[in-house]
Amino acid sequence: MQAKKRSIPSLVKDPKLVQKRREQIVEAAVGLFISKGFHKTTTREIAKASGFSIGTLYEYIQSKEDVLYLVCESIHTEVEKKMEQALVESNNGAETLRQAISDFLHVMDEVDDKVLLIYQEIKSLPREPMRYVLQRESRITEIFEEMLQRAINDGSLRLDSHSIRLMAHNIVILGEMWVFRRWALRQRYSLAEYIEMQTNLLFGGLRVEA
Amino acid sequence: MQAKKRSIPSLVKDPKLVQKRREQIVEAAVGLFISKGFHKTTTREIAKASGFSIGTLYEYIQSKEDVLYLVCESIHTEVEKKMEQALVESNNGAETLRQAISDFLHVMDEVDDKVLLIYQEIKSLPREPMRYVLQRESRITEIFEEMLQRAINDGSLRLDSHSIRLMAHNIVILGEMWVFRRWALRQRYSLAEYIEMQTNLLFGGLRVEA
Amino acid sequence: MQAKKRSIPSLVKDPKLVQKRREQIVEAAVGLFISKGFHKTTTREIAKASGFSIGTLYEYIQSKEDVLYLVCESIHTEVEKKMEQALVESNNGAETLRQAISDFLHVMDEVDDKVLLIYQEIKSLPREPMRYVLQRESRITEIFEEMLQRAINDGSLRLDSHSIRLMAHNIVILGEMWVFRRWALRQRYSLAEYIEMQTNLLFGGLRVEA
Amino acid sequence: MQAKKRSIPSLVKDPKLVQKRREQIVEAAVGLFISKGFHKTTTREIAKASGFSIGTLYEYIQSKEDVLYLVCESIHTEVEKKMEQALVESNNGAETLRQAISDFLHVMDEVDDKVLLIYQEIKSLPREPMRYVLQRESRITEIFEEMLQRAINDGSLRLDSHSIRLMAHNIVILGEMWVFRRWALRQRYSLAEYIEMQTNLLFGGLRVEA
DNA sequence: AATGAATGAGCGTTCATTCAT
DNA sequence: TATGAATGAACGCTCATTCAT
Repeated sequence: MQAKKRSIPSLVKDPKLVQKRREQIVEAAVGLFISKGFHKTTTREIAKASGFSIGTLYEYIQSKEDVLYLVCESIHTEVEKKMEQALVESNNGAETLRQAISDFLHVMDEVDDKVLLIYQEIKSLPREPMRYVLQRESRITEIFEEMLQRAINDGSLRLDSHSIRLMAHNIVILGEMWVFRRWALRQRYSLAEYIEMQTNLLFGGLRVEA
Repeated sequence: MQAKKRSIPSLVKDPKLVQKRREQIVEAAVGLFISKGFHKTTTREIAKASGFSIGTLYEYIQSKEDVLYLVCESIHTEVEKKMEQALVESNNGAETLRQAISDFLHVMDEVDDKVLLIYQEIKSLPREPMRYVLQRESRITEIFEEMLQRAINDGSLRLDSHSIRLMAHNIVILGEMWVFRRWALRQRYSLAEYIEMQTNLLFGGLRVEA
Repeated sequence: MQAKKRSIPSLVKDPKLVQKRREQIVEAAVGLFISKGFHKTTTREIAKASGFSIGTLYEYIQSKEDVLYLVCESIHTEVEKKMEQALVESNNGAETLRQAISDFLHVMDEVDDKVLLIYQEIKSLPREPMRYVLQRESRITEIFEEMLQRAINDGSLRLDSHSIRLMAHNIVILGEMWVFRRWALRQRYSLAEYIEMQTNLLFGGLRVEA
Repeated sequence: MQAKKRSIPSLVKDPKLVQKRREQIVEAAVGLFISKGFHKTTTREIAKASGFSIGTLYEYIQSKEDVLYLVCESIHTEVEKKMEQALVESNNGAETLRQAISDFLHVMDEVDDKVLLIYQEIKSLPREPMRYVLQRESRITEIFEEMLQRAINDGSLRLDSHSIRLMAHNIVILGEMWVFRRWALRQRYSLAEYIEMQTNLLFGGLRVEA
């Protein structure tokens, strides 16, 4: 049951223009949503910050929720693009994974407000768009699943196959934790420290005495 | 800089009655907030679901945000109470911790919607109440810090002291992950499985080949 | 067409108690009405300032407007009592009048806030109570009419009879002017100066060159 | 410390339209405020009587009090315009003054309800707007001060300079008296009579027997 | 394609009044 | 006689959305 990318209808025909205007909308809305939240941001504010009138805004969207959807999508695209740029193949799967985790956490650190935004406002999305956004979220997990699998395959990592999915989630959660608990974590650890410690824990684990 | 528990003023003088009515309000509001979100729930709906009129609702609160605060507080109290009931001393610190993690995850599983609610709506709280709620959240992490410390002290666990705090966060995150990613995790793992696997990872870690 | 003193029904039988409680109500309400206005004062505030509960308040009045009526009546009674105490017979009618004007202005100076209150809130009274209050207001004018008449009769003042009523109004207006325009007048004149100048004008008039 | 004319912000940009709509608002609100008072008039009533919806009303004002301010300003403008039209230069200062008083009283007679409205509701205005309205009120007094001064200068009137301000107030009060005490005065005197008698008193004064 | 004035349902909140105790 | 909890109609105001220009 695949939730499909919803293409939001626009009254304007020229697709180039539609894309340009929607970029303006997203650019304006992200900042507003982050600082005031979705519900406390008005469509007038979005229009104004986008640089055009309320009427024009509604030429490119059908409802305020569409803006939230566009924003979420844009954030995911941004994260994915940043991840793509960061990911490089290393000696072996385990090394590649270790590097990818580090990259991922750096990306999350850069877009922390935006990730928070998605988590806090996603429920304001209508059913289907919400499912699509969650699905996209899953893609990131899958990337790590694939990496884990490759590392297992090339023998650089040992992990039973039933735990792969869980471990992938754990990795992603590392990023979300850095975002969600920043008020507590950043007082104590730098990003570099956090990455090192979490990676060590992940690869080493606690040692229980025999 | 300790954020203090805010006692919300009431027009009604009898403290017993105030408590009873506020319990009704919280009981009604939790369900509404979970299913529709704070912003889409109206005060009239809260009043009606509480079993009294809008006028009466405002005898016991000063603003809609007070209801959210009451709800958050009630959830924390519930979690803490459940945790207290669950926690028992075992043979050694490591065992106690292992059991506590299991208990904690069971509690989170029971109150998952409520935990989600707090995370999604906390930003709608005014500054001070928000700080208080976050602080209360921290208490849970501290509990696990103390447990880790005891397990280290009695020799049943080995962990460098700089990582204690982080490890405590990781444990709490385990619970939040189960709540936040339930749409993905519950398709694949039962709670029991999840607990077992995560605990093993925590205590064993991944094994990287030499 | 005489508007009659409206006796406000009370649920309480003991007339002594009714009077006592109503005095408390008036005492409390006058200050509130002066500082916040009738509409912005709540019945709860009146009850609290009166020293009893909202329920008790409604044992002694039937509506919020009754409180305004009681307040207006009390103010009139106070003004009349003060006037009675001040008025003394002098050598002749003109002297008595001159003294009475001075007394009247002193009284108005003392109760200025209350006079202002009546003028600003009287329209909030229901039809009949309003008429009664206005009628009572007229009594003051009549007092000066009578004085003017006596001064004319004893030959100490010359004024055509058709102007008596008007002149009485003019005198009363002197007091109201001191109250209404205090923001402008008191910057420039002391009460004593004001009295002297106005009395001179009244008794002397402008001299137009022949 | 000059209280400045407050220009009320509007969401609508076209100034011509803003002016037109605000005229509609004032036209509608004056009548409502006069008959029911400011507090008992609802914003919906104002909108309806203005011929548009509540939403549209709030495109042109920011709060209900803005309407009151607009109304007060409009009334002052109306009075000033009528005064300007009426005022003509006569033979000498005293004659001009006499005519101006008559004109002023005619104007006050025409707008009596509106003057009453200002006096009864001015206290509902926020601090600064209130100061501005009172200041505008003062302008009328100043006009008469100037006239008195001119009449003194050209020798057509004799009055010590310290009394000029007071006399100007007395003249203005004549108008207010006609408005405030109409319930008593109009039963007895026509406007023409009132003007003649008051002017005579002003210019002649009472004669006290030697 | 762009504008922005107009709409009105709906919101959070207040408060005069009632009535069971 | 005194209380104060309960009521709900009514308020001022907002804002997503529409549509004539």
